[in-house]
Amino acid sequence: MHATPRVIIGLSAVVVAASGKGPEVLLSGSPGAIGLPFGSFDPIGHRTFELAVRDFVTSQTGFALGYVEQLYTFGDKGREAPVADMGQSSDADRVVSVGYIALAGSIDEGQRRAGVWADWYRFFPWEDRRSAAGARALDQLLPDLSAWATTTERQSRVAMAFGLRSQSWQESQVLDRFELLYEAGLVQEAQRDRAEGQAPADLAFGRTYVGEPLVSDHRRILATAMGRLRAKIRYRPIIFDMAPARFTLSELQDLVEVLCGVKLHKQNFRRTLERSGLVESTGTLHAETGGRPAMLFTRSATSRQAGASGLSLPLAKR
Amino acid sequence: MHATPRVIIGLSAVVVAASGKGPEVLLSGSPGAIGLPFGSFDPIGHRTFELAVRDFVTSQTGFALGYVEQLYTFGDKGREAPVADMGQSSDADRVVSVGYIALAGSIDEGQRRAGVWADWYRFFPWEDRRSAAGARALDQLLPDLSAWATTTERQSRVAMAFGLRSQSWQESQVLDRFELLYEAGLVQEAQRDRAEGQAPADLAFGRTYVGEPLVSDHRRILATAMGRLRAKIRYRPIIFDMAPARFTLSELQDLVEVLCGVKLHKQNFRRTLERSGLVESTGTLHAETGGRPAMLFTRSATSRQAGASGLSLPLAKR
DNA sequence: GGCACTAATGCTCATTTTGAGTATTAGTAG
DNA sequence: CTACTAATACTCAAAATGAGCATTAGTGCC
Repeated sequence: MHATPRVIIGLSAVVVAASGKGPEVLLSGSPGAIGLPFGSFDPIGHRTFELAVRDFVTSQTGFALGYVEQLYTFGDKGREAPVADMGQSSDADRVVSVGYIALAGSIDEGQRRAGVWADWYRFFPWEDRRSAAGARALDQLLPDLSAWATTTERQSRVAMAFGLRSQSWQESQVLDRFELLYEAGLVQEAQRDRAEGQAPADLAFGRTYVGEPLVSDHRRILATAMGRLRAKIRYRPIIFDMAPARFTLSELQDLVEVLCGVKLHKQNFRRTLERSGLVESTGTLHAETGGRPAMLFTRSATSRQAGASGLSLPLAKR
Repeated sequence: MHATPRVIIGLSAVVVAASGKGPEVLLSGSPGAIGLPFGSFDPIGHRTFELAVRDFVTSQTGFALGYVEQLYTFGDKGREAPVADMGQSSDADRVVSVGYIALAGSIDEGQRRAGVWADWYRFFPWEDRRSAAGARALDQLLPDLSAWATTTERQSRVAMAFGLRSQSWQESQVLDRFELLYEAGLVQEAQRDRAEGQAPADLAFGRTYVGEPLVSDHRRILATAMGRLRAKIRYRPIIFDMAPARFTLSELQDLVEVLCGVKLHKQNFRRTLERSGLVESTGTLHAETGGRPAMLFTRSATSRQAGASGLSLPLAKR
């Protein structure tokens, strides 16, 4: 212990790429201790956080970032289990981590193989409302959640977060759902943090956990990133930072569906999109799909403007 | 210099109260060095940032906070001039500040007098599109901005940020506008930071500045807070954390107008509000206004739900 | 009591946006 | 030439919006 308490600032990055089937995040660490790319901030060498993030992600994974945005600064004591092998000196009195989200656009095979990427639904299976696996995960959780919801307050929190009882599912409430599961002891991190000393109020009901855990509080950081990204799609043309330069409307829709975990109404999606003026046709067709060839679009100049809005998400019916 | 570099985490809070005429923020500091309430985070004593913020705001200003939300973590070197009398040890290698925004609801006279409150438009006169003063401020800035905008890129940035050339004014782009003014050397902080060593690219054109500066990078933090608050009003029922428990629709509208700096269409505002289900009538009338007495409303239970949306802002015509 | 005045409310109308489908294409693979 | 598969086009009714005009229900004053 030093005369004055020591703080270490950690930086963690949620690097998201959407490649075909799923939304993928860049991971680092060794088997059994997988987490987000993580580095510590050098108060003397680094001029800004953002530069530091770009720096260590590149050096740790060989990947150069595009769009980068600060997410949140996590500093609660007791939520982060120590990360032995990730460069945190153990003599720090406190580790504070600044989370960043970075969009990697569509990556090619080479880039994909350079790093360890994983479908983010591995960690949040219940967040994918399109797949059967997602439905199964939810079915598995709900009984435990209602067992936990012994008060009306808890019941209504569960209903709101998971879209029960006539509430609708809100794709961006990823963090709310995760926190609820944490409180209910239904994710492994709750167990672990309890063992570390700071006991969460409630005991675990579930024995087999749904969704894989990550090191430290990285799953929480990832949940924050997912929620932020999903929400932002609606009010900022951020989706184009994930799409290739030229795309068909179906590809764009797939991308949104994959990220948001919901199915959209195709005709309405393209209608609002075309009206929004965010995209413009390139005049070239793309005939790889086995059906009628699709027009290739690009993002328009308008979509780059500061005030440009995001996409509307017309949900598909049942 | 220590063996390992030292970091100090500063916390600053933008505490907003809306009391009648204007949106007021809580200030601290001495004349000539006015800034936001600011404290440093104790890595050992404080369990979470949020608790620390509540703590030092109360001890520094005697004010107890309600809704609190993390804003952003500011860590760029060179943007913060040293703050001599604000408790920053000068032997730190780096000061990182985590900004918070807190909503104080409607405060009474006693509370108002307990702290130093100031209308936030003192620091951002151009952000008030309702007042003549706001229009004047903008008129004063525009010539200097266009003088600065020597490239088409700059021109279009100015146009987008300030709603020129058929672009519409976006009330939440407070930070974009401030950053632009900073780059153009039209706010005092640019001058100051330049003097401190880190030169921004461009020289100042203006001699007399529009809007008062704040200590360190606090005006930038305030801009971030204003933008966040204004944007959030549209998608979260956050306005009710600033309104009294019972209010008339006109009072609510005033509040929104004051915060967003724009005029709204009255009838349409009340229509969308009533349809939204965010408010419910209390059945009591309020007859202090000199006209027909107004119905008093309260926020509804729905408005407290996690997924509840915010207000629509039907702008009033010219 | 009758009047003028002032906000607060009520309503109307023409447009735009949505939600939900049904109906046509234009390629590809036999 | 035919079947198949997406991509596009259209349609229609139900909301949500933008702009106003029209009515009230108090207050303060002759």
